[in-house]
Amino acid sequence: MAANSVLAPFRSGRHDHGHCIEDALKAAETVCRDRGLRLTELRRQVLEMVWTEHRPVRAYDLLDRLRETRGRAAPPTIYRALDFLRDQGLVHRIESLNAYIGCGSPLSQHSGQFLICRECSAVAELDDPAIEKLIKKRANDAGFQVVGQTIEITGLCPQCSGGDESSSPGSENALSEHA
Amino acid sequence: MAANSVLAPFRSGRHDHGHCIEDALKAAETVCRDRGLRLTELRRQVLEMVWTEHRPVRAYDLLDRLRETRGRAAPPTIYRALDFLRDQGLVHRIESLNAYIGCGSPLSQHSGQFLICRECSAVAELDDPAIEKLIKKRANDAGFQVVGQTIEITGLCPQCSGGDESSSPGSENALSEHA
DNA sequence: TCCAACTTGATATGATATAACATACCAAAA
DNA sequence: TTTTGGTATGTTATATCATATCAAGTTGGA
Repeated sequence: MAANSVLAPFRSGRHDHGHCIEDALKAAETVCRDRGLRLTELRRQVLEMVWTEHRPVRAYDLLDRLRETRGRAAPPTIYRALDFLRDQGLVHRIESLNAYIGCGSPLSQHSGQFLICRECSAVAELDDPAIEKLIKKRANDAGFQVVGQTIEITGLCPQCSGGDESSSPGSENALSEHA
Repeated sequence: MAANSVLAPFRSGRHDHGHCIEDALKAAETVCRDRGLRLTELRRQVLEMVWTEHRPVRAYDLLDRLRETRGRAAPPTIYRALDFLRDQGLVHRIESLNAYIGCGSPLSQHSGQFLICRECSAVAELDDPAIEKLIKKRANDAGFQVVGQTIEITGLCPQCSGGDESSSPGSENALSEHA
């Protein structure tokens, strides 16, 4: 069960996963405290679940997991938590997958730019300012005032495109198989 | 019912709408003939409906309209037609809206870059090669091999951002109201 | 304490999309 | 002409994703 999906640009091996979950939760606490908002147990738990997966997770999968610890829970519960976390920039929604993923840099507001592997569902968050700027410029040239950018690139991650065979790619099609 | 949503970068006024539907159908015929594929009556009709709307249209709205002329029709009917048209690059899917729109330049293969107005649902298709290239470069730098790009920019079109009040913006929130 | 705002629970439903199987249609081969 | 194979469409059912609505509980301040 090698976690070969990462958030910062694809790294060859694994990383300290527990550490990055912790960081995300800490950042969330900071963000909420600074903004006078409540990181309730539910919200905290959902954020932790998102980060535990560490790849795009679907709302109903989160819901199933929530039920394991919390008994009955209905769709609005998970969507409300996700909406809160999204509003605060703590998670992103991947439109092309109808799925959610933890934000790699929650302290700065941004729309997110994602590289999504077709084979293994690994996702990297780019957040390249040059891309954002160029798009903004071209939009402005057309008289368009930019509010948000959805940038989702599909393709093959380093592991799955063949260069790196060290960590069993392909076999792990995660978005649908984390029963 | 002013059609202030256009496909080529936002134009201030209206355009010859009948003409652009015709063009789209002609292009579709060319494409299909060249590729040995059949532009069946259904596919043609769906493409025409998409272009008639000339803004993002949802599958079930198309389905309703299809039923007006064709009697009973089930979801797969519309989704199959849309899939065909998408495969041939004749329509694009706007992921962030779960909606479909005619492709402005169907003769060249491309992923599409969209400017989507939050107020009036007007959509412009950018297709700027520089943006595509930059994204590809940055992805490659991260070891990622690009297959497809989803680029959807939300914001305000020239009309709705205040500069141009000539053609009644805002009042026409189309995506959900073309009953 | 009491109120107002916020949060969560719970039920129902809306909206989007596909699986699975049957039938129609068309053209080339037997 | 019949058979056959491929493509397209019809049909039913269901999976998947998301929100409206209202009730109940919680929190923190006046």
